[in-house]
Amino acid sequence: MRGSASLANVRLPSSGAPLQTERYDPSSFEERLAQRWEAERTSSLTPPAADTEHQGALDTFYALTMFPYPSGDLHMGHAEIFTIHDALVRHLRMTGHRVLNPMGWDAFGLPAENAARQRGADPKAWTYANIEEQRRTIVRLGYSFDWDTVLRSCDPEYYRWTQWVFLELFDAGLAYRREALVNWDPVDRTVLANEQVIDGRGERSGALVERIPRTQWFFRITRYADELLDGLDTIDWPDRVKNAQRAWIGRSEGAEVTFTTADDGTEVLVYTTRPDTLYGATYFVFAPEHPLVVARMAGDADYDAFREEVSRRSDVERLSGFGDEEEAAGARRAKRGMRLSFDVVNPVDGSVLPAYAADYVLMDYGTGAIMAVPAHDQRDLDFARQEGIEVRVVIAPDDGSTLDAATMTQAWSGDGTTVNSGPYDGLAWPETKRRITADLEAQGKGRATVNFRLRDWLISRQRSWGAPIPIVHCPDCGQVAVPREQLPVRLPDDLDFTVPGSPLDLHPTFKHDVVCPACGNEDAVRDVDTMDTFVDSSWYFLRFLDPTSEVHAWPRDAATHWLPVDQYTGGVEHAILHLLYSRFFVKALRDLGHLAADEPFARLLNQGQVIMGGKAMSKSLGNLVAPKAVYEEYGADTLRATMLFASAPEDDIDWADVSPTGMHKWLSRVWRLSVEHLARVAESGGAERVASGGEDAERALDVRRASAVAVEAAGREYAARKYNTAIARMMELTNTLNDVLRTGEAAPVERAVGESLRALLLLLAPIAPFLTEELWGRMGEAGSVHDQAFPVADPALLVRDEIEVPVQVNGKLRGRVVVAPGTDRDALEAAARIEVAAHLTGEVIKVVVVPDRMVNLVVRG
RNA sequence: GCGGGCGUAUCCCAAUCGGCAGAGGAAGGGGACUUAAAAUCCUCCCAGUGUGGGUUCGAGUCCCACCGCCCGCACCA
Repeated sequence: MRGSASLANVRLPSSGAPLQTERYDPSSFEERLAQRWEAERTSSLTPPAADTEHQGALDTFYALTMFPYPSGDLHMGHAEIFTIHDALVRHLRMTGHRVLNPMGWDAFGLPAENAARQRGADPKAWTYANIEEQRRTIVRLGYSFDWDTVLRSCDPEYYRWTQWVFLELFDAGLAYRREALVNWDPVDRTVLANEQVIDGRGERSGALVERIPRTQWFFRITRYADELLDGLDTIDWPDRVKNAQRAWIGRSEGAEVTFTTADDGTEVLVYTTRPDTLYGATYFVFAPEHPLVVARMAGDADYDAFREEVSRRSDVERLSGFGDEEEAAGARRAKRGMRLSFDVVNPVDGSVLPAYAADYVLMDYGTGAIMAVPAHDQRDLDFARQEGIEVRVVIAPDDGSTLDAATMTQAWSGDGTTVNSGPYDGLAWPETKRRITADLEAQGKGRATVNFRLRDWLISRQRSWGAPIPIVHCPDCGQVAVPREQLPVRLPDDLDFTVPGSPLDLHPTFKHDVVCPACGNEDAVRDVDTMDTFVDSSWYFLRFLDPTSEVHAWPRDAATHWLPVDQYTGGVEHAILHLLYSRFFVKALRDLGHLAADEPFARLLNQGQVIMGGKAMSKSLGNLVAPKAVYEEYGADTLRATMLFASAPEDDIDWADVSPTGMHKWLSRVWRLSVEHLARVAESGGAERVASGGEDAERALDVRRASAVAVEAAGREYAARKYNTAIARMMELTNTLNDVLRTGEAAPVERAVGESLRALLLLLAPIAPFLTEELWGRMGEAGSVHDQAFPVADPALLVRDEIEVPVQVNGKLRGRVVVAPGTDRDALEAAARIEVAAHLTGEVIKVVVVPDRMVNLVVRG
């Protein structure tokens, strides 16, 4: 409630001359404080490795933001993440936590090379200049990172250990090299991971991706598929991220079934999730690049042309042609296939199935060959109709409908009863599935298996601004690890970016200036690929534990204590790749004995995006608002508070809807209330003398109560990480103080006002660190406001003398009674009956009393 | 098609376990102060919670079905 009834609408003239007070001018102190904090390293925590004293303590907290890519100055998205994160960190510090709050840069990557190619910039100089620009902005905005533990993934001191991690995985058989059809980006001239291909185009370049064979390094993430899936149940992440990972891992249960060729009985394995529909198979499909097909169709010109045509397309393109537009038009792109020169025999009934090769079957999922059951699989039905192949119904739908094999256009994949399937007729399909699988297994013709959509992680990149893969290829010894003590394999400083292709490959000495570490063979060459930058970011949270160490990548003991990260804050765009890879690394490194945690990030917060007018901000749309423009006009505190007040952390912020001016107005009010208070105190010779004139007990109590309520409520909002409503609570307190001072003499409440303002500054400190620090000093308080304990409300001030309880009759509000808190049910009911007697026209058949909350009387008639 | 989320005042948004729909902000109208403007201050205006059912003494909140919008994923056998 704003003010008390006795004060409302009363305007008293203020005493004496108008106060001459200084206006809120952030530019007069923010930069000064930022520089001081940076110089004094006020937010630094001793690097954990050296800090054995606190390991094992319960009050430690590892707070982490996704480290930024240094593409230029900070943008609004960064400001959003860092502001949320910094409010969390500062609040935790004030509530007695020892917070590890490191900062680093994900500093390898393509834009540096593009800058080199386009503008002749040195990638290293370009990167470090951007990092310095971002670092200065971060300092300017008051984000309290620990500058003693900073790292950059492009530093040799860092990528030395990225290479070490690679070798650990290599030695464990988790890194391997094989030829694969890869996604080749013809513009960036590099290989892309499947995840980096969006709708058949390169994630960065937008170019149509081609498929070419190439020998590449992979990480065996599929070995952890099951654990990556199960582990999702143990972590506090947003459901949408967990679901995205579940879908990406794509676990399915089915069976491998052995078919045979009709001519010579060569065995062909098939993977199916629906072995219960085996009797409905009417044809058979191989991936065009299936080895059996390649062998049998050699020299067939049609086949060669077909295979060539299909192989140029990415998986995604082969499987798509089903985008929104096609779907809306009902015009899915046709599947491509060709009849092969042989047939295949179905093991359950000996029927002979025509064999096809088709683009909709992929070589690297399952076994690269399928049995086609058009009646119960839409893809097969589409192809069957296209090719005029027979359709055979083997499941009778549970919904009572009847499928007509001759005319159906929608495959039935729902529940149903098995029909036309010999001994299995009449069973519900899950039962059929179990029995057929068991029977096949008994006959040696099949077995139950589990399959994953997840593929191994392709990490080779034909780039030069990345961590070199620390392997030497020797004509005699094969792949040989560079000895650990020779790490890092350094990037040359003199790369030539004026020619297309890989500068590392083309470098005059990098590739050949090496001998085999095992046998000394001088014909050995270095691997000239670099690692996917997701490798760099899959373990950086470990390096923060001892970022300058030359003896280990991280200290095992510290990792045991600090992992998992307590809260990880970043954008939802990393829902799959970065977060899945990091989880894989932690599990693999755990199994190798380097740490104890099962998961890297216990809790994940995906902050919302900053958008503009409903659309993502972008340079091309011309609606970019830079943080710089905001803090130069209003100050860093206003930028921070605006971000936090605009929405809950996980909701998007539409910059068109928010108002830095409104927030600036409120901060100005906090400033004015504070400096006016100080001016009055100074004028009258100090707080003690102000109070000695006698305190207006009633008004002072109003102030103290309002303050206690704000402290209690804001504290709860902070704990729930809802900074928008925490700010609302502080605004209420500001309004109350304003009302009290406006409506009466200041002197009799000055002491209470001073107490409240100090509490307000403490509440506000995590959000507006500059303003609060400046005023804290002016209040004559010693030390930094950020070193103070977060305020706790005096419970006595939260107790109300009397409360108003609504009284309902038949659920409708009919009156209110004023009672003491804790009034018992009977007394409350009695008071309520009197209050609403006029409405109790019939017999009261039910009484609902919720003490201190409400009374509901249910009347018949 | 599948998954996740969101629909509350002119706008952005609050509302513990289901318990008085309005905390906070913005915009707008009126006013005070001022030579004027800015700033500041005061004041007013504004919804019954997307639609239809259900559960309940009581529903913004829970359940069902729809509508609309946003974000992922999507021919993985």
